[in-house]
Amino acid sequence: MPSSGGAAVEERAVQFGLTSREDSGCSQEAKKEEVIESAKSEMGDVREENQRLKMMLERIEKDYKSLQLRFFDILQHETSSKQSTDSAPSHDETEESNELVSLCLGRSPTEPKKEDKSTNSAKSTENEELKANLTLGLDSKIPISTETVLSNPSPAESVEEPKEEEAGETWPPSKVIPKRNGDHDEAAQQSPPKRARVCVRTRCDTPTMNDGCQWRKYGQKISKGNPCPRAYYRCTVAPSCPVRKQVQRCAEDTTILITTYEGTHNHPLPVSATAMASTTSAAASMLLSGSSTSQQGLVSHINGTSARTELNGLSFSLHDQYLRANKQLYFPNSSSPMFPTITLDLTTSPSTSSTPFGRFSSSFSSTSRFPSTSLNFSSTESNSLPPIWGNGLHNYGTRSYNNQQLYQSFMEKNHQAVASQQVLTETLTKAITSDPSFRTVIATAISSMMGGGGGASANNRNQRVGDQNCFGQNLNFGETGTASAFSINSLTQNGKGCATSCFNGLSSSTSTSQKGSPLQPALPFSVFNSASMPNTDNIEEHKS
DNA sequence: CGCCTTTGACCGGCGC
DNA sequence: GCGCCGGTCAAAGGCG
Repeated sequence: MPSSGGAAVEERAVQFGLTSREDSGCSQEAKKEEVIESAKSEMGDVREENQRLKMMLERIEKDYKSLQLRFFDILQHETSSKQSTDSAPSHDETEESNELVSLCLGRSPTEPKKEDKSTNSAKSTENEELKANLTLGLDSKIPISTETVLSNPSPAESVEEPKEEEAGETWPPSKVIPKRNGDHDEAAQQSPPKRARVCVRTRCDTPTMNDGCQWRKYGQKISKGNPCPRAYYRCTVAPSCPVRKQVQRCAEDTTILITTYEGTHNHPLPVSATAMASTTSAAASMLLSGSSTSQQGLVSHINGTSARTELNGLSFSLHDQYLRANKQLYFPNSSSPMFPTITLDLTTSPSTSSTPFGRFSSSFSSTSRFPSTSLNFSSTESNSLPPIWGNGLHNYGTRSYNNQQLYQSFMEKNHQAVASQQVLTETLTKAITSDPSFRTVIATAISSMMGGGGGASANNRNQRVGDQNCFGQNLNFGETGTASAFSINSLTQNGKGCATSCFNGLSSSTSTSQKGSPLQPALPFSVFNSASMPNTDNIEEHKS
């Protein structure tokens, strides 16, 4: 691509020179030659830049591959070792039901200052690879450690059936039973039942969030503590799909839509749905996998008082106070029949983001029979970040360059294409080729990322022990001194629903041959400028 | 006609 | 045992 572009420029320059020669005198010829010279030198510069970028991409790619290999090695290792540990999943906690953990996306947590001692270093490398199939798998019955990893290259979604997946089997799951019987079976198989829910908060004016799936409403209820009715939907993409979602407006801010997903899709998802599915899946995986495991793009680093998780390339920090409160983290009490819930806060307004938990408290407090986890994707006021990507697209910022490039590389690898994403691609291409500062930023970001390997940063209150970089699902951007947090910047309205474009927006690729692989970056990122304080206060509120 | 939404009834879990 | 509550069912009706 770079060479062809350069050639085109050269051609034009030559052409220009020739025509001018015909029309003008000798005095002008000199000028034109100058122009040609300058154009040529410019082209040379551009070529150099292109070469540099190419090399960087190659390096990244290499890195990616090596991590991938490493990941699978670890996977294999864990698979063999897991069987021995499976027997003791229920050891834990006795009082977790009230636990709340705030996972702040890429943001330095307020409290966690203690060092990771470690158990996680090994784990940190587990999931370097998420590329494979992600599903909306919230239905994991995984006891503690699960590697739902996607070794399955097929476009179909994998199901969170760790054992099956370990066996190399993906899906359809052996037991996808939409009805309660299915649940009971699952419960019977493994006591206690452990079924994660992923709650997504978005700003959306439309009745439901357009997440790419087809849903059929099967009920509506007024729930206690919220005057807004809660609607119940089931996935109709496949008749037997057990996935349910609940949609309810936030009582305190009706512009906020709270969508709770539950279950695992047992069918391939439309491309437009994979982003959300992968995100929620990974979130659920994190929730279910426990402190010591990772799956589907998720890497958790946990120590005594802090934890950090990379989810789909996003960093989540578990607030120190919660961990301190219960050393058991947020994972559901094994003796609890309740469903663990993880919350993805995709709202953007300061008012919302600053109190994500507060907003939830009313709706959850009355029903919080199971532990909740919150992933805060929102930007805070203090994070007054420039609207980096407007709609998640066209603006640039230091970190977003980084993300974009990495994602592009990732996406190229996976040959995914969404038409809307091409706009971003073009924009990026232009920016790369035309804006020197942009190039510099990219180069710097990439090199720092590669060089640092995501090493723990000093400003990170919540240090991570082991990091890995992985494109796509598990991108981990090492934080630097000017660490930025990533957040969902905005959700675009899209037809009858919102959010789809948000989730897909980032999935750009320089390649145009993407063909609906289920692997899509789960979330668009925008950038925080500053290291803002996480909302520990809010956590406390919610905790009650 | 098929699919969807609406809505009251029903069921099971939980707390008192 | 009773009532509350969340979740689901299923009949009825609407819509294209």
